[in-house]
Amino acid sequence: MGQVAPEEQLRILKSGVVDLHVETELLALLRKGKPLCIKAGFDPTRPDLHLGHTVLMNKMRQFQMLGHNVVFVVGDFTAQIGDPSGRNATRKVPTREEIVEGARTYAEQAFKILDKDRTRVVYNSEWLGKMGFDDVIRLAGRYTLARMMERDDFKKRWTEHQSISLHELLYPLAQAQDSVHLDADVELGGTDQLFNLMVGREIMRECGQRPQVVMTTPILEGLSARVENGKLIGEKMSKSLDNYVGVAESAGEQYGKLMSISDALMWRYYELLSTVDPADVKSLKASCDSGATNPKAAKSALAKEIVARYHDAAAADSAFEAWEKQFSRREVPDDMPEVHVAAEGDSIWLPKAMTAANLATGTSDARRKIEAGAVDVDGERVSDVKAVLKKGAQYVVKAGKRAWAKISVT
RNA sequence: GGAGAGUUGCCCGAGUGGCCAAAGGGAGCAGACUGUAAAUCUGCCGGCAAUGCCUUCGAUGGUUCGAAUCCAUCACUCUCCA
Repeated sequence: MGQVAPEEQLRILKSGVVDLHVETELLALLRKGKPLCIKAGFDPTRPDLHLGHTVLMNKMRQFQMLGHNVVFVVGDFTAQIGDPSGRNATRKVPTREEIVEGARTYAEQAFKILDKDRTRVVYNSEWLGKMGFDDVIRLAGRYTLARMMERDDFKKRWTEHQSISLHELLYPLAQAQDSVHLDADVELGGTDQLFNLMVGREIMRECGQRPQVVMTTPILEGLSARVENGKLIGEKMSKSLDNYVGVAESAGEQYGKLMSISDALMWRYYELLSTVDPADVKSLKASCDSGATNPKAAKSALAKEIVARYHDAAAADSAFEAWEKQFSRREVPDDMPEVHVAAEGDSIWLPKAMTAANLATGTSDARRKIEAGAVDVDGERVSDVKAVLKKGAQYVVKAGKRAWAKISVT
């Protein structure tokens, strides 16, 4: 610790940050020359970590590389409340099992990025679970309804006559209590957490502590985000919207998903996920805009970089090769699921075989795909919905651009 | 405690007795195009060995030849007044 000057640390830590309250306080803390306590909470109901989470993780990692310590707060207690952030409706409460399982897989995946030696994992039920009703009332007394209603999502729900449960008002206070308990120097979160983080400052001050510094990182748009009129339009990356790339996914999945993003989104991902110097990204973009570089090459480079980070360089290369073969050259992929289906009599109806091989959700879906001209059997387009596969033979069936299966009829 | 509004397919949302497997939009799937994309155009978008059959419009019963539509009860949501 101490090799990097406070001013230089500040410059590094500020990069890519949306909100920073208050910069002078952060600089003062860095000048003390001691490892800071960096707090970040997470919701243990998400079973899988995806690239959207890594934007924040990367910032945590940056702090660690500068010699600071991260406290990773598992919100096992607060999950019972459900963070109202970004919601327009009251959340469902996850079960105890979901929380425990979520916490386990989350921590496991988080260490693909974080430095284990500089991370302390804590569960907020440790202290929140011990508070009595009198403690809760005292805590609630430190904040007002008017201030709570400053929050956008509450305000919106209020004006739209949607329900706001009283316990949701307690969420920011519970999160603030975490900061008080840990005496955090800095708390990190996504921009949607700004309100909660700022409440933490208020409550810490009320409790006679030095208010934490608050920093927020951008929310990553999901894979299907598009650009309209120069603005990026799209929902945030999330598992429930199925527009995510999971850090635990296979190299091939990650590469393929990243290659399917729009060009505009690619630059956003370069900005938030890549370690490529911003200046180099800028010239790469200029090169693409002028036509000197094919945007596909730039996208591939980004996808490879990310795959290599969560797997390794060799995996990234083979993902690239497999992808080029299947999609760019439209050749039959090297590996595809092999499925055995039982014949009914001396053959099986193609839609049934497709359903069994996961190429269709049901025979209705399979029929539709056949009628749409999306189905090939051994390279021959099938247009008859009554087509059958013969017993004892093996077929390579393709349904759409990306779904293949080797089907053996037995 | 009182008065009122509402609950429709993955989501939003039209539909107030037959023409409704239910308009429109979004999402999704597929085809063309392409750099794999995006944009655009086209088709599909409850299930089923299927020009038909079955199940769907909060739940359950009822009226009717016929109900998402009418009636009753129940559940949930919201508003206003106390």
